[in-house]
Amino acid sequence: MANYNPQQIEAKWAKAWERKKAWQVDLKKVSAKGRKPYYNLMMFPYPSAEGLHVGNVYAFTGSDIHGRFERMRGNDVFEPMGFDSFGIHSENFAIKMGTHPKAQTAKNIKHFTEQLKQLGALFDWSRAVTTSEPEYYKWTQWLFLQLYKAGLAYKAKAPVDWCPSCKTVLANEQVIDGKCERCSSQVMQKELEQWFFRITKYADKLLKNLEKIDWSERTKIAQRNWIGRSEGAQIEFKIQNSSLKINAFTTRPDTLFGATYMVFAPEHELVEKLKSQIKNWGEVQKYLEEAKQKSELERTELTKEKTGVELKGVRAVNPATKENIPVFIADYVLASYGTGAIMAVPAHDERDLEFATKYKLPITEVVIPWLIDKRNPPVAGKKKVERRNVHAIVRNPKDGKILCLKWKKFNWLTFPMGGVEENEDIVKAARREVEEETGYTNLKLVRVLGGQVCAEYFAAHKDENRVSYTTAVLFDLAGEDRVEVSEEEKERHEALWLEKSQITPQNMTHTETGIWLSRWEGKSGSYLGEGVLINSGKFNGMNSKLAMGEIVKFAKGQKKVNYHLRDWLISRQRYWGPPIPIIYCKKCGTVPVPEKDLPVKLPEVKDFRPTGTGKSPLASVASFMNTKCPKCKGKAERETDVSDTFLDSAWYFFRYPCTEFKNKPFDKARVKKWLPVSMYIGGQEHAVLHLLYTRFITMALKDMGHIAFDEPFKKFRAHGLITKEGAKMSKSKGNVVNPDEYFVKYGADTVRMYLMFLGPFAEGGDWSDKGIVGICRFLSRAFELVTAKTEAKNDLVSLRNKTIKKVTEDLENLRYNTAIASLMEYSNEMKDGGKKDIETLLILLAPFAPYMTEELWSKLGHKDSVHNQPWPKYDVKQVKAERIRFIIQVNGKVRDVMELAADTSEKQATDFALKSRNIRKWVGNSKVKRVVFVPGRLVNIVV
RNA sequence: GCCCGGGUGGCGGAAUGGUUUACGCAGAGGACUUAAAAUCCUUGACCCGAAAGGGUUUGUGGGUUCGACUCCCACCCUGGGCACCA
Repeated sequence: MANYNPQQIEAKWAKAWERKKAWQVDLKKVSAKGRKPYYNLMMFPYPSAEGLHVGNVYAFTGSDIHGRFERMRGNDVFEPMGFDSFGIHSENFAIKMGTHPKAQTAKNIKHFTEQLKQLGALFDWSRAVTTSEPEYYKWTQWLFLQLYKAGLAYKAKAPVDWCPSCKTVLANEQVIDGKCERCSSQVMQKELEQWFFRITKYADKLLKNLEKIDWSERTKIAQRNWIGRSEGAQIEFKIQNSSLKINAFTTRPDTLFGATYMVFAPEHELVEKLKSQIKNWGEVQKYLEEAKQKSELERTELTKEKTGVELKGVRAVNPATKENIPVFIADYVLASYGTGAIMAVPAHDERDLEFATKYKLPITEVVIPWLIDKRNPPVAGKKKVERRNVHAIVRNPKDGKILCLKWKKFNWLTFPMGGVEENEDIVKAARREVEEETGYTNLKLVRVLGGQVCAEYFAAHKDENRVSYTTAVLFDLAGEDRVEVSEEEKERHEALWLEKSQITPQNMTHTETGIWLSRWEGKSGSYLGEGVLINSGKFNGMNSKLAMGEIVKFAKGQKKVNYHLRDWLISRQRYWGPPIPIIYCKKCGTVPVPEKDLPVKLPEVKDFRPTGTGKSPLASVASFMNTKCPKCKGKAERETDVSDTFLDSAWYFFRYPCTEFKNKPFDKARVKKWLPVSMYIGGQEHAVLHLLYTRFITMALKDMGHIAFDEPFKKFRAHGLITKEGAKMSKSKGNVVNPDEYFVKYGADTVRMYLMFLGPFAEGGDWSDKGIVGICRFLSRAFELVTAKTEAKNDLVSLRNKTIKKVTEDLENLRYNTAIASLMEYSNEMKDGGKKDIETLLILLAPFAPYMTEELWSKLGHKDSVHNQPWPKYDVKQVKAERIRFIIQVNGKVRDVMELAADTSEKQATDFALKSRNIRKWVGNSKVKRVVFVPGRLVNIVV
């Protein structure tokens, strides 16, 4: 018996495939009829010195299986691989090891390539791309120039995030929790002149296009959140005794009547302009100085108490109330968002409340919640839930506390919609009951919130089918006595609530619970939700959502949209990256390097360490820096910063199919045929950085007329993370699994399949050596099945068709774990199977275990490769079994199982069922009320 | 705080509203072997029971349904992302 020897087999076929260039597609050739170009892309790796780890193997295998599947389905699959070799990562490593990044990178790439070749993937090595090669970064620089020409690249002085350890500025996206993404040192704020890409110009398109692309929903959500569109209004506040005005951005214009003060960010330009008017300038200046010195982390520390200084002598006018309100500077307001100034509404914003409490500023409540019974949302046309709930809410004017005392159900028909607010009966009834149950007598009616408000609410939520059903009756305690709530009283009310309302803290909604409990406990808290306006002049009683628009109009404000997204800061004061192709001339100013002079080569220098002065190490290389102005030929200096690594990887997929073009970054016809990418697979960790930048670059290239599409990847799927004992693998933890020893011990096929079998591809899994023997056994058994050469037996028609269907569907949805499971089931029956079954098994298995299936296929005497076989089709009719195990239930409980013909009729099945001893026992003498029959599945006898 | 996931045997994980636990690992029993490894066969949620059989069970509590891991409401736990973004 020939034993399965993966090492030998894999070495043999790897060689043969390379010799035959088995996976190279001719990108120029028009695809044969019926075959479509299929660009199967995976995120290219950063070639680390440690080499490939199982996380890479996982990602690439999952992607490769997809590519192989599409190839067997008759597409021309282009599956390239390359290296993201520029960047801080490589450079930091070289610094630590005392080597040069160039030499180090070359070494790493060599090692990586060797490892990747073992994987058995479809990689077309003739088109590998390395971002640190001049022939690649020449075009990265070209891309910069195009963006510059289009006005999408600009230089500006701005407060930027600076990593003191990496000694460079960072993009907004690379700062995590106030720390550097790379080295975790605390990021500082610095005011520097830097290059930016105007990604914000595309904010709206980046957001809208998400609807039309087929990406994992999680990734889309992450992008949406990052772009952070928020709709609101800009409202102008006049400054008393001044021609100056303050513009404030708010998402809650409905709370304008509650704006009791204003706050500037310390960097706000008006602070300086108002200097003459500010009476306590010394104090203000001191605060400004302090704010400047704080790091980003210190400023955004949530536990930190809010600080600020009033601008004495400066008063703003609330356009709604016409009241004069104080103005502060405080660092809890960010200069970089909105207008850098806010109207503070302490009653409805937690941060404002915290500040107002500390500085004893007035708090005016302008929105109060309504309570909604979500348990039985009434739907028009359904009688049984048509009813109306009345809350009696008692407000204590002394401390503003609200007690929700009553929950009474009325028949909906008694109170026709719309008339409720004026319906005295409700008020009287509520008052009587509240008085009875609380003993409070001096109740003053504040308001009845009824049908109208709720109808508006539902209209605003496009839920017109619902009728209004909640009414709140608000009382003030007019008298002075009995205002304090004792512990016993609280308990009594709580019991009352539970008893009468049938509402428990468990089934209340979040909002209800939060408000109710915080009121009881006397905690101050701001109500952030929607509700009904109070203390808002003529807008009292209006739905807060509807009031937004009305109040903006009233205050002559403007609707405005703001984004969280910032422009992409791409300058890096480092060595290992593409120099930014810009020349500064005293006469001509900023001059882009002419395209014919590209690449601006990165000079080979000995000392490439970051300087920390805010200048790149290149600034000390005179031969690099000093140059001629392309325009006037006079003396000029080069830009010495390099660009962000993310720019390298933002366009690499354009280069892959065009590597042979030396005079252009990509060829129009080639791109037209092969792009956008058919399927992109990569890690979820790039959901916002890389994937947002690639989309931006693609949109920009389209608008500049270079390409005809605006989204780079038709489909994107994120794979999960491979952990070790539940922890993320990292060098610092020392738990990185190197796949090499497993390749040697079990072979690549086994490693591939084991990883895919761990769990759903999108969710990753935990690497342990335990389960790998299961896959090893499976492959050995399959191997022996073929080599044992027993004569053909049965034909597993039904199972074969079922398996083909299952595997095909699972592959389409990247559900590799269940595909493998069904292949195992199929192979477990294979001792009864004939030649056709064995061949089908090999073909279905080929994308997972390319080496072994190829070997066995050739052992079966086939000349052609198993990977060139067409993907098998299944016959729907054959998928169904003839006899089926019917489940027999009595009152929904399984009491028997019977094997019957698949097409057994309801009557037949019921008769069979009732004859069963088991069933008779359960049915007994009871009358059969009803029989539920699901064809081909079950009979449920209800008695 | 906000936004996404997830919670099913000893473990990884399967389950169009229809037998919970497919497939695999570990375990138990057996065969082969002087023996072990490897391999093959059998078994496999929990409780009661000798067995037949019965009861319980998909984080918790409710609801809808003939029937719920699956749908609805609320809660708890947990992994991840974002966060003084007005």
